Amino acid sequence: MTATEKAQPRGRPRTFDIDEAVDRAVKLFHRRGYDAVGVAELGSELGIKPPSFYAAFGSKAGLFEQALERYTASKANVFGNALLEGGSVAEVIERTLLEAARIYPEQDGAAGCLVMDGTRNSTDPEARALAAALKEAGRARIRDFIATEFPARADELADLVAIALAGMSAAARDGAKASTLKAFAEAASRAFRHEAARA
Amino acid sequence: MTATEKAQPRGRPRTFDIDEAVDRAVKLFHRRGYDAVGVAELGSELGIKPPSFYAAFGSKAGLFEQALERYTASKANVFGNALLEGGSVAEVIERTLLEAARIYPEQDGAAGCLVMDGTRNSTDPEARALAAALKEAGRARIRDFIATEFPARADELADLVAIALAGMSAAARDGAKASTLKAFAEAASRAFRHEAARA
DNA sequence: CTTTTTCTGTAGCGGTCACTAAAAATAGTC
DNA sequence: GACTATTTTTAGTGACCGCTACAGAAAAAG
Repeated sequence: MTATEKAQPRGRPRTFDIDEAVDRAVKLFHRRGYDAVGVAELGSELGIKPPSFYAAFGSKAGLFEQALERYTASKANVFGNALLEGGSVAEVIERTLLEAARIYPEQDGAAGCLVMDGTRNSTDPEARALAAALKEAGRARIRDFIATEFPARADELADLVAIALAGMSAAARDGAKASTLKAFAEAASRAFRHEAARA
Repeated sequence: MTATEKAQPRGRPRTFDIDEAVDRAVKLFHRRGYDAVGVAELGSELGIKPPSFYAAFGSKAGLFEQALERYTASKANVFGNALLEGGSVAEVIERTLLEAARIYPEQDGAAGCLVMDGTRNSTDPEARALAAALKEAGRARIRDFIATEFPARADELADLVAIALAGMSAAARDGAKASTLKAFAEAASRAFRHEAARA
């Protein structure tokens, strides 16, 4: 299963590591947004020339899709990680919001959530659709989880969390400090408990 | 003062109306974002050719600047309008959030706030700077107003409102319905009152 | 009238964009 | 060694970007 050496295929071997290239692409897209980072820059930063780029990823959007997958499978998936630690719905949501407050502030030049804000206003419909699909999938997961305790108000409570996260991501991109996001996350968490207890 | 006919100047008269052109530009930028709408499209939509465009506005960013001014002076300035009706801080903030929930959903193809989301991830630093300046100015106005009742916690409470508005704008751009935003605005308003009463 | 001023249309500038055709290079296989 | 398969390099492509030079057109001023 860990046979990374898989009996080298026929032709000339690839001189770069696809996984590492995707990792670097995640950073670039996160730092600067989908539109701002061009294929030329990706190539030079990843150390590959355009034809190799297109042979490996198909298109710029194709690389972006892989980058999004890598990103959502990482520690940046705040809800997924919060869910792993278990607990009540309110506890998991609180951890989700606090984790976002911890991760979203600028690190290495990248701020906010790549999925939520990496393609906002992008001129590329394909890139926007990819991000939108992941955004909706994340919201659906949160809603289904909330429904385990609050089935009647799952949608409304999920929207509360999703919109709060979107606001935090936008604020982080605009330079909000970790302390600012933490204070908001705590207030949002209190609001969630309060709203969940209503009706 | 209403002398719209101001003793026609010397040269060939302009064949288009600058005010109307700015209005159309507001709609275009709001609908599609700064980067996605090019000078060629602006020209054809506004009925003017490139040289007239540059004589009138200086640059694409110049037109965007005027469009932002027009936008912030309109009913889209949710806090400014809420402030006009007076009342306590909590009342004005509630009206601000509810007004945002009313106007952010898609209308005529445009959703969210032009200032908050019209240039997110734009490749043009000038356009981003213009929007960022207005964003910060708006947050400062809200903070100063909140300080009239809650001087010690004005920053924290202003961040609560600003991040909530940013989230609502992002959600609206992603297709959130008016009812969704209204429910969030009401919850955020309750959270504001609750947080303001703390400590 | 001629002159001056300002705007308009035609045409196109240099630059960047995502992307690709063609051939050389490097491996396994026969 | 000859052949096949794959990736590499070189050198671009056409399309679009924001923007402008230039000359003609339309007004007031002399």
